[in-house]
Amino acid sequence: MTKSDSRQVAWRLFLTVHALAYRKIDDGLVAQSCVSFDDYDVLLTVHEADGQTLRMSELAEAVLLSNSGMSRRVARLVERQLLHREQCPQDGRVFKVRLSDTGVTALNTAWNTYGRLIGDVFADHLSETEGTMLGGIFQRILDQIGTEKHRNLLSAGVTDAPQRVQS
Amino acid sequence: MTKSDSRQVAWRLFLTVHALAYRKIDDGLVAQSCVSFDDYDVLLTVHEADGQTLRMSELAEAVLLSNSGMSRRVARLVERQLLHREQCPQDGRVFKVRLSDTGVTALNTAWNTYGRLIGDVFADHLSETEGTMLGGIFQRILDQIGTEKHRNLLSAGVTDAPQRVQS
DNA sequence: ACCATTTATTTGCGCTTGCAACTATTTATA
DNA sequence: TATAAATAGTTGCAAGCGCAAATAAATGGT
Repeated sequence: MTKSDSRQVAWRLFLTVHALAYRKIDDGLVAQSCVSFDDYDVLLTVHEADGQTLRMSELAEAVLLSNSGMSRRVARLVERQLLHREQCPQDGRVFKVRLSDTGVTALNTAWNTYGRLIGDVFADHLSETEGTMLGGIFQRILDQIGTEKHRNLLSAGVTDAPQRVQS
Repeated sequence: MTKSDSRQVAWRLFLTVHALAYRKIDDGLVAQSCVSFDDYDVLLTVHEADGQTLRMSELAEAVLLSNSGMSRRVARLVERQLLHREQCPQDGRVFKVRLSDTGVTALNTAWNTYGRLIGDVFADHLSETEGTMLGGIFQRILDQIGTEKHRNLLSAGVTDAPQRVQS
């Protein structure tokens, strides 16, 4: 494999597309839904979870954030009344997180915006066939470089909702 | 387009692959070359530029960082003796940045590491044909969502070197 | 029952970032 | 040529992050 083959070019473009798409989506969400991309990710992940609840560490792992980072992120969202954090009765060490009613409303609003933005920056520029192909390739890569958890979280989470972020 | 079509799935996988690949490359570079992914990006961009020199604002734009962020990043690299920052004689407002000899050495080391890492997390999992196809798709997206500058910077920059980052 | 160990989460600290304000230098205008 | 406006870059500030240490709660061995 030479250093300048098509795969290297694809890699560079991959990075650039990600950087630009991320910015546009984040800006769009903040402007139209008052929720950042990262916060949206948290809200959606919690809401998609079994029983619409997750413990802190599960949430951190799912969105690929450190535990301490998630601790503070959740604190901010609780502050903004979008999330509840309740201590687990069976095990006083664990805290479970759940969307508040306001949080559900905010998520729905952001959900719409997000769906539109994904189309704008990504999905609308692909055919169905290309989408399938891309998905196959990315899944293959993920099988190689991801942990068991990432793979499971992803395949479990495919729903009708716009999808989870991960930084 | 339904919300759960293949393009949405591809988008989610795109984000996850990026997040994991970014981490692995950054970790690998720091461990094996003492240069972060972001610093590598700066060094390579400067070195690839016309005359191996760029002004601060050009550099900031090329790697998609704010001017203030770049100001401090360059300050750190100058501190580490990897970069020189010299005031332009024709226009006292502009500062031009160039790699030091140490910087060139560091870049070469990191360049090798980076090439290996790209293979590990991305390129080796693609066929040549798939690489070409991915590149085509990403380029098409970039033509829609990128500015003129991003498009030019990219197409100009395809060389034998491992490629530029962009957050 | 008691104390050491392990586990879940939060805090202290230092680092990096972006925005807005600031400084320095050049260009345009009268 | 004096002065206003524009431009390039750097700082003050507040925010978010990760690591490592601290806290709090559960578990295991005796």
